[in-house]
Amino acid sequence: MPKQVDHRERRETIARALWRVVEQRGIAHASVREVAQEAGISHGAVQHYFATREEMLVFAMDFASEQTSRRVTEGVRELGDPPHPRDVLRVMLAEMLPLHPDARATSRMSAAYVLEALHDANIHTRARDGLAQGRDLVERIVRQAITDGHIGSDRDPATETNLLLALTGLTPLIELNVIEPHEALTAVDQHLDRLFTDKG
Amino acid sequence: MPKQVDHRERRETIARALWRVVEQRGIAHASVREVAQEAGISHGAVQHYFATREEMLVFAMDFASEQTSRRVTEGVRELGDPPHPRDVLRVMLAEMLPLHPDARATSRMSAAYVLEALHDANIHTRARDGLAQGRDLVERIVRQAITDGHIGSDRDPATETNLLLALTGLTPLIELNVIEPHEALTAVDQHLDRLFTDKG
DNA sequence: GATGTAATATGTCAACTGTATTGGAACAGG
DNA sequence: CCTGTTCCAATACAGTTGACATATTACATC
Repeated sequence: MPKQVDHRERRETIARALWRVVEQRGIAHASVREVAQEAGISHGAVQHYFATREEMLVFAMDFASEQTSRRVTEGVRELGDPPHPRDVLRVMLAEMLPLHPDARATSRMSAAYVLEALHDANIHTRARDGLAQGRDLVERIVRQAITDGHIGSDRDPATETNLLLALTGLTPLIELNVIEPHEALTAVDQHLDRLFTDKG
Repeated sequence: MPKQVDHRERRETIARALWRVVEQRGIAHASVREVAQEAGISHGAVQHYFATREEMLVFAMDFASEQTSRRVTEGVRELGDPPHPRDVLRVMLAEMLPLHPDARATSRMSAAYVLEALHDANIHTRARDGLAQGRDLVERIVRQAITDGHIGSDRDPATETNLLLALTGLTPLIELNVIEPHEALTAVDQHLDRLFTDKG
């Protein structure tokens, strides 16, 4: 066996460089060459880890989703056991909104992902599956919270789930400096306060 | 005077061609040449009406905002006089969500607009001003509705405004076919029902 | 109908793109 | 040492891009 390199780690390094390019210059500038330069390697090296540009983009986007999930998991672990569903949802939304650097990077990748999905069948399927999976998770939490009496039984789980996910619509307001991050959190908390019957 | 053409109209024709390209192939394919082809003219003709590609994009994006405003105005005119603020807000949200072809086209342009704004100071200012202006309009409606007793006086106008605009976060769910359009409208109506104290 | 200008088409150019190819350096097992 | 494989740099290539320059066409005014 010749020189061995952690493939996964190398790909993640390149993906993070891609994130930075997307964040600072936009996805239009996320060319193989520019990502390579940002990562401090030759574009030939990038090609060694990603056969095509699309493969690189898909990996970077999936990686962004994974990292968001990871941050949510970590945030939830810091909650009580068992965590209150209101706090779990708050952590999820706080990590999906661009409220800190890591979340902003992944949020922008997600936005670019969705935009790409609208005219690329392959990415559409991936983005759809990922979003639907996240939606299912939220709906399960909502249903369980209704069962446990945290949320009124008169609430429709599907509609409440959609309204919760709609809160990511605060993103443009934050990114364009129309509202402050704390105003976004106030809105999220207000919505959650009205959704849950108990304020524990 | 030689052959005279309605400049504004020509620019709008090109802008609509740009919308179609963005909708079908993505903003990355919105080159001067491809837009010209979509519009059925030479790329030189496009340059005659727009000095640069950026000028073309900015015009098409501003035009999308104008058209959305126009659709809202028309929708509001069909309401009673004076229209109930709940119905006004419902029209605004329905036209901002990608629920019919025109709204979808302008919604996608808006999304591309915001993404561009994140790394282009000029576009950032324009997008921010437009969004802030729309936000102010919604907040005025909310404040008036509180004054008129349609919304409880315990509600905070700024937070309620942010929550209303957040409903545009349903867009990715609709565009990626995670939820059906009628589910989005159900969520919007549910939110409005809880915001307004009267159900007129 | 001559003329001038707006409208449009066509051509050119440098820059950049994704991908393919080639060559070689580093290194593990024989 | 030799060999095979991985890693990666350099280069080539065909295609597209935006910007610009040039050419042609259409038409209102004189």
